[in-house]
Amino acid sequence: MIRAHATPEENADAGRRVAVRVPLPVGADYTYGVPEGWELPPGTVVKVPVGGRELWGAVWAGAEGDATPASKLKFIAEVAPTPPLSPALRKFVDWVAEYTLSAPGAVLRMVLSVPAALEPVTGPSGVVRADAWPAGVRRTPARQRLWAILESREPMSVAEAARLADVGDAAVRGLLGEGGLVSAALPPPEIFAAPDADAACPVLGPEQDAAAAVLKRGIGAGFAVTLLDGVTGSGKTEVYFEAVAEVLRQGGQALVLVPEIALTAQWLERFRARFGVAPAVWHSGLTPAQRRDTWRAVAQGEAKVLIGARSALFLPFAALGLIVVDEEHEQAFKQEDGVLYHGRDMAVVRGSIEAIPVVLASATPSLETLANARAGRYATVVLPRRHGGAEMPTVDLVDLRKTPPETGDRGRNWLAPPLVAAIGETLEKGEQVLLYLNRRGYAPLTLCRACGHRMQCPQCTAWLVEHRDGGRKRLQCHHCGHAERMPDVCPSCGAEDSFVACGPGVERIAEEVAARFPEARRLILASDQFSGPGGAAAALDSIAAREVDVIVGTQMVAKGHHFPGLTLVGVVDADVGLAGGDLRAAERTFQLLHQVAGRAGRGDLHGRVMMQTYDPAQPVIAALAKGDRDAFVAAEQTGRKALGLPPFGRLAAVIVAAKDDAQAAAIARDLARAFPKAEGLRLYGPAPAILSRLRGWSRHRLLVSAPRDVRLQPLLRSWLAGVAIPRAARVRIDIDPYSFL
DNA sequence: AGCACGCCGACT
DNA sequence: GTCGGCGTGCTC
Repeated sequence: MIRAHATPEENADAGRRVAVRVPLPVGADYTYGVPEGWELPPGTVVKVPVGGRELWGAVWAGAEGDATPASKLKFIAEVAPTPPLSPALRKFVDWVAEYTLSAPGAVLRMVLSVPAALEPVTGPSGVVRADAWPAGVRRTPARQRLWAILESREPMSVAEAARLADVGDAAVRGLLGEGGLVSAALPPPEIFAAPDADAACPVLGPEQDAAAAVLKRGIGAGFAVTLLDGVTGSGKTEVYFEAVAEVLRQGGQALVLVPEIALTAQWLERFRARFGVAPAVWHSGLTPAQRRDTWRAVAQGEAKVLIGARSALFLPFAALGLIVVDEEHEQAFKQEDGVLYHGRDMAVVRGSIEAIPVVLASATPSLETLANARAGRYATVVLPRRHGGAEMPTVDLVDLRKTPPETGDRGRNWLAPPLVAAIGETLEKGEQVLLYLNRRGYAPLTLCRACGHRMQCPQCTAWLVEHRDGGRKRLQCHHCGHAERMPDVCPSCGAEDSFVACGPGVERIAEEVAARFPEARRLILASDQFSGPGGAAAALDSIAAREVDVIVGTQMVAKGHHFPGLTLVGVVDADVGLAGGDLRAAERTFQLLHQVAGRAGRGDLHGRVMMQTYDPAQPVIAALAKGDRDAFVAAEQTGRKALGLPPFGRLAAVIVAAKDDAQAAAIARDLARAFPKAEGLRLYGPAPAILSRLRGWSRHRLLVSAPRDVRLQPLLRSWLAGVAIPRAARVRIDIDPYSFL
């Protein structure tokens, strides 16, 4: 560690200055003085005084000819013991800031997200024996044993020494305080052991082998994007593991991005089986110490393979050689707060800047990726279904207009007779059933039978969702977390016992299953049913162990898990999600239902899928029934092309938010009035956002569309610069928006 | 992002 | 009479 002891006055004459990017949402880099004799090449991570505190930033450039007055100039305080950020990483930060219209400092903040990792390294501390027993220190039996245990002079942790000597921690600390023991650094634990590229010989079929060879050839050969297109069970993971192995042989690091880290126990197990050790992981659930150690290990090049959520893309890899984006079509890669970026797209950008290959893997690639592949920008490797693997299940449609659910004694039901019959047959054979409905809770809407009042969130434009916890009824807002007890009387008209639950959620479906099949063991699989990832894992284990007969689940069940006993998947409402103005609604529904359908019959047993729908002719539903992904994609692409929508055009959303609805609306109108006229540029809106009130903020949105070859960012910058935005309002720009909320 | 400075309600 | 709410302004 270097400290600047010189005062600014003492340093002023030296005159050397550098531009430092500070981790703040400010528009420009700040200039700092360089203390006498310090070498600070670009990328050096430095601690600088900013507004009365000290922050870690990075030297971005020299600052010759900078005009900051000497009175304002402050000096760099400290240099972090970490390698300088590479030119590629700095270029990536600049690129992301420019593309997402974010402050450069806000992007750097994602790189330097673990300030503790930048502090001087202090290994875990233990104790060793002093050179000699200090004079005047009492020799107790406990101390004698400790002295003997530490004979070897190897540092040992306090807990371990106490255990081996059969004394208490206090005895160790006591002797330490009196000089009989001294503190010593312990060797760091080897948690980032290098994976062995040749630990286990993979068993690949000929197609998988050929695909792996293609990916392996790309390692070390510069930037290229490859779409690894293969259905569940085709061996995608094993194929890209071979590319990871090749990176390891060449001494590089590999990054695997996944949309959701919580449920990847099976992935980690496969990795360990292939490479002998567990990979480093990166996600929001790490403890501060794990984050710090992982950040350092990535920066030092010790962590060779890291699997992580999208934020892992901003880690300072020492020698990145490959990025894999698994389940590349997943919406979870889109960051929805702070810097708005798409993890898959930024992975491609980082790969390009780092000059390394990028692999996008999916069973249902996004239209964006398919368009890039078709245009020749991405290479494609298609994996056929593995020989001996289960066949894709047959998909039957249940027409709810022809065979509606019968009304039972409990009131309305949601499972139609053909599905009920199939559930019965499946249970009779001792096999498992999955009922899929992407709606948490008991009922999505509660209204008063007497006056028609609908229970709404006081903070948001959203209905409150009824949840039942045993006999207790609660109302919850799924957007802001507001929760209340179900009131006894209607808050509008005061009527008693007048509430009606409208529509089903997974809890209500589970209730219907309980009524129809009282013997069946049921499990609800939804994000709000578990306290942590451990709870979810236990639930998945109990399914695999056949301790459950009927699973009622939300999209949580779509993720890759093998349930060999599962032979019937019932989609309760295949139409849900197709409504609304979201341009990706059909695509997302297709991907989700395709994945859910793929859950059936993955063992030796043949699976079957039944989808309940009011509109069997709807293109998404029809394509699913025929198992024809290509037809669906072709139809969807034709539609998007005609409208100039992504991937054939560009979109940017502008969201104006203010506590005062009239103010937000007025600013949105001002923006619309100032919108520049340019070839191919179109503005939609302003309109109140779908959830126009969220957490007490009122939101209005505008949507800009442009041809694919137009760079939107400069246009958006000058447009917004021309409109005054009061402090009380916030304007956010979302490039390539996914959410239309 | 933080943190300070600056004007209007419920407490010791 | 104060403690404290968060609006707005600044950070080399």
